[in-house]
Amino acid sequence: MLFSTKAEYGVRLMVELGRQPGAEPVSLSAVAESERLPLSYMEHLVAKLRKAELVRSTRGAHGGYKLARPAEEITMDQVVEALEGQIAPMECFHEVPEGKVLCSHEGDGHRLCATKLLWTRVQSGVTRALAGTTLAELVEFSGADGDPEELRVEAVGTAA
Amino acid sequence: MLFSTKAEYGVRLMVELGRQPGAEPVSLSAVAESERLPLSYMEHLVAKLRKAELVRSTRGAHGGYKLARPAEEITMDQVVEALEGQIAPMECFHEVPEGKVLCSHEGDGHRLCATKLLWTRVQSGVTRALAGTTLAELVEFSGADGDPEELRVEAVGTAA
DNA sequence: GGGAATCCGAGTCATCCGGTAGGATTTAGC
DNA sequence: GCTAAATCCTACCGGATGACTCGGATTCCC
Repeated sequence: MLFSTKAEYGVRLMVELGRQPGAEPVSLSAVAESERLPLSYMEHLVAKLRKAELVRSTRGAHGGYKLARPAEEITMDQVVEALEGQIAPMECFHEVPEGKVLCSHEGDGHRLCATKLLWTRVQSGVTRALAGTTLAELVEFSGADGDPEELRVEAVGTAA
Repeated sequence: MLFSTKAEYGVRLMVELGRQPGAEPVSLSAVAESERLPLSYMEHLVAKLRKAELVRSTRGAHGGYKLARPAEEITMDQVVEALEGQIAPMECFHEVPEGKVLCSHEGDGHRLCATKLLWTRVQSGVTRALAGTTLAELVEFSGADGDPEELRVEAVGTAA
């Protein structure tokens, strides 16, 4: 598995929030119930989302959570990264500010890291998919109660 | 981390084998030494590669391993899958023969699985990167002892 | 002030990862 | 046929992480 249920649950949570129209916050228990997910576990997840400033919370009675920004402006790389942590295909793979990439194996002399080319491509494939998908898309997608009509899922990073 | 060191070590092993010209098998200890990886651990990994019929082994003295097919015909999705197991972005995500995809959450009625669109895109990004890279490429890439000239790493799934 | 909610930290149980250990089996070369 | 070099196989082990649960502290509306 590339990702754990943290990403799964967290994304669902976000979608559920995005689904709500109003300005009033939604309580976690409401979300948990409607998605049939364990409430106490969700607390940890939503905490990460809050620290990443993707959701805003109001405490006390009638409190809850809501999106910190409109769903169109939230891309899924932010969400997944908040939940799963820095997303890299491999341990030895560190991204530095400048779009470049470091590899721990490099520097044991001469030869290039044999796997770097591969992981870089994978990395780019994943981030392109995540960054190219907005929360709004997912909300709309899941909201379509009508028949699926075999969704055209490709639209990201593909020219053909 | 998307992948564990199993993929890392295993790919390195494959590259090392691809690097060898001759028809004689290479002993695991030789590979382990040259890549500075623990031999006894590599045994487990190479076993998976053998079961996947990516390498062939000859036992006894002067035995070892060699590629089962020419490096140009080995794509990295086969290698990574042999090492890490079925590669899916999420637990609930099962691919069935017909290119379609199943989701365990589907069928709890009406609504579409909110995350399906996202994971499908991720999946496609990863497999395209893996399947679009051959072992031969990695061998050549790592063999270039010359200066890196800031490798053009993008070439898969990108039109630009 | 009571209750509904967010917060926070600790603890638990299982699984997997990375690696070790020990030995059985096969084979080339003497 | 003995020995050394190699593959094979199974079991084990310590640590990390995942997927939770629990208890309680805090905040705020009514």
